[in-house]
Amino acid sequence: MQESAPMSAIPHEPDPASTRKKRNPRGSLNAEVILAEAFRFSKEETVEALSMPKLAKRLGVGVTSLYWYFHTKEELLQAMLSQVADDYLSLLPDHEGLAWDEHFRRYFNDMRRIFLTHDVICDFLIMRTHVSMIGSDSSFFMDRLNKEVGILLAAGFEPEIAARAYQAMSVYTSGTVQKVRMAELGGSDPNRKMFAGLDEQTQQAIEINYSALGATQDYWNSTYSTWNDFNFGLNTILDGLRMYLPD
Amino acid sequence: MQESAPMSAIPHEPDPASTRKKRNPRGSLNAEVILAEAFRFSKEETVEALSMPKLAKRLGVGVTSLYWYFHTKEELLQAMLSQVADDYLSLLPDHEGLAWDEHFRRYFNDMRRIFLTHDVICDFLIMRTHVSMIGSDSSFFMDRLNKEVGILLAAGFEPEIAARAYQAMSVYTSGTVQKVRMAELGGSDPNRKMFAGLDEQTQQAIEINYSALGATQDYWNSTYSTWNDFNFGLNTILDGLRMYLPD
DNA sequence: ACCTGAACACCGTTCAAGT
DNA sequence: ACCTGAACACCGTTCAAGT
Repeated sequence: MQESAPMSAIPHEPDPASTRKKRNPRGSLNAEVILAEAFRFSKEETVEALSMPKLAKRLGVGVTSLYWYFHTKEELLQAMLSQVADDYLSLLPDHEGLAWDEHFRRYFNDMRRIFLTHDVICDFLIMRTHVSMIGSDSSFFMDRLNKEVGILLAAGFEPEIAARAYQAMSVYTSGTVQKVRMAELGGSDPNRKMFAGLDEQTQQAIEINYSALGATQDYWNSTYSTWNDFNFGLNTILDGLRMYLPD
Repeated sequence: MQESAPMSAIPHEPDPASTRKKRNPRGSLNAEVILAEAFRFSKEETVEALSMPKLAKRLGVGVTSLYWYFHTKEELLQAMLSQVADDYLSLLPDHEGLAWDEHFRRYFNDMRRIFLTHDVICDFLIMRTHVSMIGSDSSFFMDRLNKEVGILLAAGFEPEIAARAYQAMSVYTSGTVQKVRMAELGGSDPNRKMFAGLDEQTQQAIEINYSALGATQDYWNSTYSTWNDFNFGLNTILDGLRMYLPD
């Protein structure tokens, strides 16, 4: 029971009391350490699986110690969110000197790729409850948004069209990401063809009863959003937007 | 303690034993009753807030009784899902004799309206983990999808374009719904203007530092998806799609 | 065949301490 | 000022019964 005598433990028969009870020193814990471990956990497992007890165990501290630095779990998640927002923006490449349409084709492909390759970023920025990035302390987001909208204005779009155009492409992009991520989280393959792997009888039934689906069956994917699907839709929006440009 | 003598309770001093302990008769519970109560709860509160103990309490049964009919909570949610899918399809109006573009303008507006006015439907079909409606026992979904794609084919689109067009509009629509629903669930107003209600100083700072955002500030909404935003994007997609049509 | 409570391993959070 | 365990009210689920 004496925590002051670590040597007293008999080597071949470890004293559970001496290994369990060590009280952590004063400055051993802080918000950064907790955040870092929370991210490590989220990457290994999932944001959804993150819990205060699990986090405390990994840090080797009592659960309640976490509550000194974050009054609730929600507060911790908020702190993670603002770091994730910065991470996202720093990952987003900047393309200079491209035509506006080619620029946004790349921009939203970059956006989608970041979300699909960084689960934690995706889960915070796409899947978790409402995020208004505006008003985040770092003005990175405002800077970037301003720059992107500026490109649309410079291309000759009216202000209303420019704002709506950005929002439409953005919502479309995150919509496709959400479908893919949901499939992953639900344990199914996001690229699964809808009409593949059916037995011959169902296959024939589809072609007979559903002529339109039969004719288009090669192009249906369970998430509605492969990379090809995504770029078809994005190009269609870009095509539609061009019509707002004075010629 | 005698549950066979309800009259024995003294009126002005109810016997707790007689009110608590009554064991429910054999056929009192069944899957339909449980499902119905689960829906009633979800409408009153939220799908997220649904729990087995709460559900059991409302039904006046032991928690474990529920597990006779649904082996896990997930099984119950699956049962709810397939009913919700049918509800959704029966709510979706059918427009006859419209031009293809006007048809889909209405179709996706209907879809969006149903999701935004029926939280439970929205939460199962948009917000919950991956849903592959294909293969649902009722072939309502296949029927409807076949019909809609048929309209695109009849309009003259190539099969590949028809399938991708439907998917793009569908993903876009559910993307806008997701943004709105997330704002609601997060407790914020989905229609909040992004740059409204800021103090004059921040307001001026935006106009000075962010010229593009300043010029477009009336058109930014925190969810990127008011009805106007939605229809701008949908119309843009429809405009873009028209270009695939032979003239 | 159907319904039951006790019990288990989790969760977020509070509280009254210890140092 | 920081760290702690005990305790509480929840959760989904299992199990060994009762009828």
